Amino acid sequence: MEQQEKDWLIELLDITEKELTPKQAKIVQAAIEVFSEKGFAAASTNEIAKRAGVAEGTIFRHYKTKKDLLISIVLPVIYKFAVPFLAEKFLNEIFQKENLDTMDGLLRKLIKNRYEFVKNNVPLIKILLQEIAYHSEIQETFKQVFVEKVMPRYKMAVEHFRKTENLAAFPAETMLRLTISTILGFLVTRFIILPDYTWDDEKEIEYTIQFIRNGLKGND
Amino acid sequence: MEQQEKDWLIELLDITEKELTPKQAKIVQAAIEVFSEKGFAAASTNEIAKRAGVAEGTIFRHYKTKKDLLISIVLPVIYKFAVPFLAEKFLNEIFQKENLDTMDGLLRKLIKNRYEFVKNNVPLIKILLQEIAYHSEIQETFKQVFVEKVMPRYKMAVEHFRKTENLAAFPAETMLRLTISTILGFLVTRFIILPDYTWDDEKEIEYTIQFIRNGLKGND
DNA sequence: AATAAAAGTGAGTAATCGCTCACGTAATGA
DNA sequence: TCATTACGTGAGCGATTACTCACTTTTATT
Repeated sequence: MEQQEKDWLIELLDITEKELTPKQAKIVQAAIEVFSEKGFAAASTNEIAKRAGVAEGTIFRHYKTKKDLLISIVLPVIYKFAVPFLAEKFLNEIFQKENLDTMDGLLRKLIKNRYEFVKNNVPLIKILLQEIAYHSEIQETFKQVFVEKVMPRYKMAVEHFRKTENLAAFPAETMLRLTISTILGFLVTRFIILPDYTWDDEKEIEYTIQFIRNGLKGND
Repeated sequence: MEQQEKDWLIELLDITEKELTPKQAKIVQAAIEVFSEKGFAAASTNEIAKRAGVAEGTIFRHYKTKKDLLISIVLPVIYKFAVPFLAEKFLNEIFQKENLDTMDGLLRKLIKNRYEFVKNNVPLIKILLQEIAYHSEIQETFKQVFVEKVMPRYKMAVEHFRKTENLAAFPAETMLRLTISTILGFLVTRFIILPDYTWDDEKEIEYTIQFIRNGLKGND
């Protein structure tokens, strides 16, 4: 079971960087840049080709349409962002290791983990956030990953902590919504809306953790 | 002072609906629809004209460029969304009326107020959220309104409640970020990401208020 | 009623778009 | 070595784009 899960994950993530021609890799990099800067609809295959240093026809040798190129870039981001919830190892650590045996520990690990991921993938996250509004393929993959993978795991964790800690009587769905809203709100503000503001990341992360922890705490 | 402020606000909001030709009003309505559905870049002036029932040239009689049309639609939304913070009356009520003299009351009024606004202006909010990423005019107006108008008022409220209630030792800026993240996270999830989910709005609002209130509460 | 200004029209234009295709070149495999 | 396949190219195509302009119609002004 553990091995099966790992294989599935590794295979999934490998698909992304698998067997890309040097020129194709340049195309993907250029496309990420241009899509992120101008948005999918305003990005021209002409500019992508120029930035990648290839002929425009080369793009369509590897991708049937411009939209195909977008999808091949965006879908893996959804899986990668959800990885902490997908990995068996992650939940094992939560339930086993002492320092992770609190809601606080889970939150801290989660937020620091995703902070690093977003920090290293700002353009990709930006593309995902923007284009999910207009492309049903992205919406469906997103819903599928969250409904089938993230929600059940998060529910498990919540049920576990309900016994050992004093949690508010919110439904697990609401707790997930509030948790993700707060984390995503921080990351989007930090890296997309106000990246030039002088941030004390360590402190802001601590504030954010404390906010979520107290917010989800029960009244007694 | 009070009268002066009111005039400024009224004037500001009047600009929006001021002296629009019937056909121009149809153009604006059609543009909101198309921009919201397809995004600014993918929206064609041709389709806007057809939906408005006017000739394409009529659009450019009133708006120099397609982008001008976008700006004329989006900028007022920023002001209208920030209205509760702009209105003198709002803060007066907070500090004077008995039932609003708590952080809880402020939050409840704020969230219910903005809930109704977003509910009645989903397409406009969608356009704002999407296009702010690509248009510096929108970004600058947004920053200006929040830095000059919203932040100072919110700070005042926070300083007031710091004395009467047990608030966490977060900077006011962080509190504003966390508050808006949570409210906006709820509204975006509710009306844009999962509008078809069966929502119990009353309960979700109460959960959200409780989450923010407890999250901003100090530890003692 | 005469005049001017504003509103509305739609055919037309230059530019750009995503994408194709015929043709080279490099890699692979028997 | 030769044949096959995959990779790469760029001129070129039909469609669409935002926007213009000469013109008509409506509204406002005196």
